[in-house]
Amino acid sequence: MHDSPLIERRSLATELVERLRGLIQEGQLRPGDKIVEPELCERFGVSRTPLREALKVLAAEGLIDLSPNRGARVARISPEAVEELFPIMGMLEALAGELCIGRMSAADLALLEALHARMVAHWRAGEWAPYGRLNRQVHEEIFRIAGNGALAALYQSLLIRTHAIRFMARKTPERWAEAVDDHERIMAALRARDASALNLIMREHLRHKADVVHEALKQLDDG
Amino acid sequence: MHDSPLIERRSLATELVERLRGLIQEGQLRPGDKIVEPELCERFGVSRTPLREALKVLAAEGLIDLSPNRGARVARISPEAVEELFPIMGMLEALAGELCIGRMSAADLALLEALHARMVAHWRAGEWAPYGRLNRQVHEEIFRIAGNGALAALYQSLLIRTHAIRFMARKTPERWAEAVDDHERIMAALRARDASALNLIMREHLRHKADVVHEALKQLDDG
DNA sequence: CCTTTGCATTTTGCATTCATTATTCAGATT
DNA sequence: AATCTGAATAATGAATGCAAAATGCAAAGG
Repeated sequence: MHDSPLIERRSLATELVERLRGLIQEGQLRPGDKIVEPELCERFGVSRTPLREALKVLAAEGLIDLSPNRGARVARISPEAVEELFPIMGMLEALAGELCIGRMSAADLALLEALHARMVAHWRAGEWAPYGRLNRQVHEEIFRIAGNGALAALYQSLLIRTHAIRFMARKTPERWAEAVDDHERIMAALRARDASALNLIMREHLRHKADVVHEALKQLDDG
Repeated sequence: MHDSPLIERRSLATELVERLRGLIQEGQLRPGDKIVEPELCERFGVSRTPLREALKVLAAEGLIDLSPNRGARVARISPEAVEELFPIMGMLEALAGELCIGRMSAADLALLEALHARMVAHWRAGEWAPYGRLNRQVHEEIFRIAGNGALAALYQSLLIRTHAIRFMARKTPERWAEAVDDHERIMAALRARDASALNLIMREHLRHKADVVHEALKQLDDG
């Protein structure tokens, strides 16, 4: 028998969840924005039923806030939420790193090294966008190697919740250098397959990320 | 002004999410059971619209599986899922323990000691149900003291996903003693405010819990 | 006897409709 | 002028209706 790929069947609600997540992620819908159902219905050409199902799912994920009879808003992230979420993300990355060390092949490590080198090159060149892309790829690769799908999914969902903040403010050069240094140390721990060192660095790295977000939030309040 | 409590206003969908979660948790709806919309609608006296919204939310939480045009089933937990979820829960408990050590007052510790002592007493008496209740309370109390709401919510959601398994099989006496011993060591680390020791014990404790679930799953396959 | 095919029934996906609750804004009141 | 009132408007919550898909089952064929 020819192994044909399964025909993918998706509900409108599922499709809408992904589209809306995308809009929030790329900043088309910004934290605090009101979500008006008829508006989005027209935009996507669907009725309110599947849209409302999608909104309920996004609310469960924490991406939007629903208040009864008053509609939905894209969730704002508070400094308190940052303080809660980043340590969690730190633990998840630490676990991913640990699993990664236990499972990675020489080829995996080589790939990470390559991604890292390219990322550093973009940093030296001051190219923000490709740096960010490579940065994300490194983290994704670590989760892939870790081989724990639930872990990756959980991390991803927390990442999106905090990501909404990030496109708003740019890192300072010092913070950027700090992040690169964190990554150097992450790579060193991976090379040495030193799980406990990696654990510490990952959590410190996320602590730094939280600091950056705090600075960004403060900047928004002031400016 | 008299500070009247806010009038709680909830949508039917929200109510249904909680009711259904309850049904799954207490085993009224068991893993693998088919969920027929009209049936539940009649049971709860609501129309399909809010019920479907609730099902979408539960699916997002991983409590049920939805396949397009084929309806919903209560999610089964596979050995692979256990292998993925328990290390994550271990990390979350480890973080909670760490935060707990940093924040707990003498009164907090005393409360934990009291709960622990009662739990051990029930173990000695072989009283399973109250032991389980106290066990849960100890863990909840640690999360409460930790003071990270997002962490507690995340842990709770993973706990429910794995809880469906537990009412099915009973711990062996050896496993039960092992769990009690873990708790003794957890209390010792809390007393000493030794974060790194607590970290290790928490993760080991969850490793043991995963083993118990694996044994339960195997038992189901065999018997 | 087992498998396959076609039809009746059930169930799901989505649109539409109706009722209830917010929001807006013109006009009245202090 | 600022605030309050309330009707008009718009948005949300939930039920109903309808078309498409899946399921179950009986009869036909191997």
